[in-house]
Amino acid sequence: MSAWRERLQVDGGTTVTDRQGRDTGALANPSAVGLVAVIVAATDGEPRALTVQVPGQAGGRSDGLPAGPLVPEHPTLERGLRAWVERQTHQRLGYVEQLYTFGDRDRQGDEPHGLHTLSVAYLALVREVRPGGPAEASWRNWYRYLPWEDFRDGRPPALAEIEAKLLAWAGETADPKLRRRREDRLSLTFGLFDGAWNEERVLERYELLFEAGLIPEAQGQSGAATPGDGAVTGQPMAFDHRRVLATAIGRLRGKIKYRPVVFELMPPTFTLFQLQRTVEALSGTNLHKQNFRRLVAQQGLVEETEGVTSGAAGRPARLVRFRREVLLERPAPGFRLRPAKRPG
Amino acid sequence: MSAWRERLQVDGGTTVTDRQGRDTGALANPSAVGLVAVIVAATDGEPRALTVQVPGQAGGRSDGLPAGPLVPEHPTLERGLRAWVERQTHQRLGYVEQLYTFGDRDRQGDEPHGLHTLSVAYLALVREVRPGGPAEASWRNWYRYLPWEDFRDGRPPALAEIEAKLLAWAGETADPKLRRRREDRLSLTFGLFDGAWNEERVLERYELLFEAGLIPEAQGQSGAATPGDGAVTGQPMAFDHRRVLATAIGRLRGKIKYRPVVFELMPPTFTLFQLQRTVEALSGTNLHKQNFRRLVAQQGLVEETEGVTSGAAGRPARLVRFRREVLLERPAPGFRLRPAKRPG
DNA sequence: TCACTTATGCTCAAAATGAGCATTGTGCCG
DNA sequence: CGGCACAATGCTCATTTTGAGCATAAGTGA
Repeated sequence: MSAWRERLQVDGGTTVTDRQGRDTGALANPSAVGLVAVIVAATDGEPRALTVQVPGQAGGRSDGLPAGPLVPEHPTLERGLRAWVERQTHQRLGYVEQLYTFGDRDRQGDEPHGLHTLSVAYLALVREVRPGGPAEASWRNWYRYLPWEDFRDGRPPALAEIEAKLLAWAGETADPKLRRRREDRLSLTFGLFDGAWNEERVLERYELLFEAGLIPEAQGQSGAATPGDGAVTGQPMAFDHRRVLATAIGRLRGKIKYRPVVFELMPPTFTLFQLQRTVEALSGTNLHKQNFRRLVAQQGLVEETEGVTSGAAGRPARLVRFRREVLLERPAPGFRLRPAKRPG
Repeated sequence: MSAWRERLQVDGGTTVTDRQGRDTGALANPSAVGLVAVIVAATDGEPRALTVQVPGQAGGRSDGLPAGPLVPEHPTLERGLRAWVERQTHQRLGYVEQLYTFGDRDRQGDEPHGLHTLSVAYLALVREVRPGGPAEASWRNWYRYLPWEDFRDGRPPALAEIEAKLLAWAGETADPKLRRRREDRLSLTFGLFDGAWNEERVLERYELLFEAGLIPEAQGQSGAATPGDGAVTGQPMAFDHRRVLATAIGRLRGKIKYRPVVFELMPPTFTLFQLQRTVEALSGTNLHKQNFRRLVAQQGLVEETEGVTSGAAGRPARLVRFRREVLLERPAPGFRLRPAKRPG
């Protein structure tokens, strides 16, 4: 886009020398761009993300998200992403949406040259868990990395310790203004001080833990305290991939409320309860069963099929399928999920 | 992030030669990254975007959004954006959020080398319209560029012609499948064939017009028909900035429904009706006045001040201010706007 | 003071929610 | 084969939340 260069001169910014070698593709201000994918599936009522093994710092390996650099051969960002994912995991992607572009130089501990490294993150939803693919690719329950986000079996046990440490972090500052600010954030994100837990604020919670030094990946950052063990603050991931995962979860939790995206995760036919389990898995909360099915019914999200389940205990459930037509109808529906007092 | 390079080799991807000149900052797969800002204000009940003059193709100038390349001196993407905006428009930014990263090579008519040019777009909301700054920077009513999006005075007149052309476009294909698909999209986005108009689908509408060849910026694309004149399909912008603007409007229209972001556009004190006008300006629809104020009141979004308006016709209105505390309260509120049958 | 205009208060019916209780089919177990 | 346990489904009911209007209050300008 040569107009950029014109602009540069017009605006008096960095001047672009014209002697740059065009054949080598040298640019005035190059950046390295990476593509990262959070690939989500939900099987057996558990939310899963596809992970790969990434060489760690000390020669070990750690979990990471499928990722790779954007190269000129990629016609678009999204196509590039699909290519990397298929190569690394043999998983084909269906629904894909862009998530966020991370480019924080301070944070990622990048190149020393002052060059930027961006990561364009995507969220993908897939139906089936393909067991094949490279051995290093595997599906993991996403709460393994963010255990404090799962309220389906009541308040996560890890939260007690986390809260204690967060309170200590808020209290360790002398500046009353900063302290007040920290407390407000604790209230907003973790529901402390009589605040409410908002299941969409996944990223904010992660960021807060990061700042408070409770995330091992924060090591090497300024002012990071000693992180707790993984059982409490979750298993680490390579790079800042946990942050990317947190972003994805937060986005997905928000989106299922107003767009019928859950169906991207469901098999062709399913029961209403399986659907509910999936929504619950994503949101990390339990829903009122009867009301959930009333909602789904009145929104016309599904239609019945002939089939019913069998074999399991209890009355067989009717199999339904997603009504694609809803996409063309009224304001695109979703679920306004509201946690139930009692599970089930 | 040298780990990327390791990954590359591990995965058998592009090999990185090690002889690259580190001092020049050469990268294996460099990309040019641009930063673009949609800066929004709402004064006198009109939604405005800050534009700058950009050198056009034929030596002329056209409206564009403040933008500039990401350079190594920028500590973060957002800081880089703020720097460019301040230089180009003398406008300081308050609320800023990332919008989308555009990287479609096919579309932007980029570099011939096959290098990628990404644009990371941001949405910024500002309170006051600063008249100062370079002469080329000016506030423009955003419906100037997307006239079909404004339903405040009833159905936009431009829509009739647009719909006719879109129908023609859908009908011009022989393939019945493709035709059906086009019609579905028309229904979904423009509410044709008995569909509903969803004010959030700004981008989808723009994309559709683009594909249908009704957008002058599409010139040079394959299969583009002759675009209509600007009075109907709006004034063009440089590059793909109209697409960026459409993205911003769609995002903002969605966001005001569940986050109190409108207040970023309001002065310190304002009347409820001014607030309503602002929401209406953004959403392009009219709201029921009494219900709007009931909503605002019961959500506790504002608190009264001593002041009242004067001078204007009619009963003076009480001045209110945003209650910042709501940010810490219940699920973060916003406006669920629902168009009123009759304006006012 | 009257006419006009905009701000505010209030009412009412319809729809959407949040919680439970009641019933209906199935697989299983004596 | 009768009865039980366990889910799936149906339905009720009290609240809230919407959507639409009618009515009244309080300034401005003539």
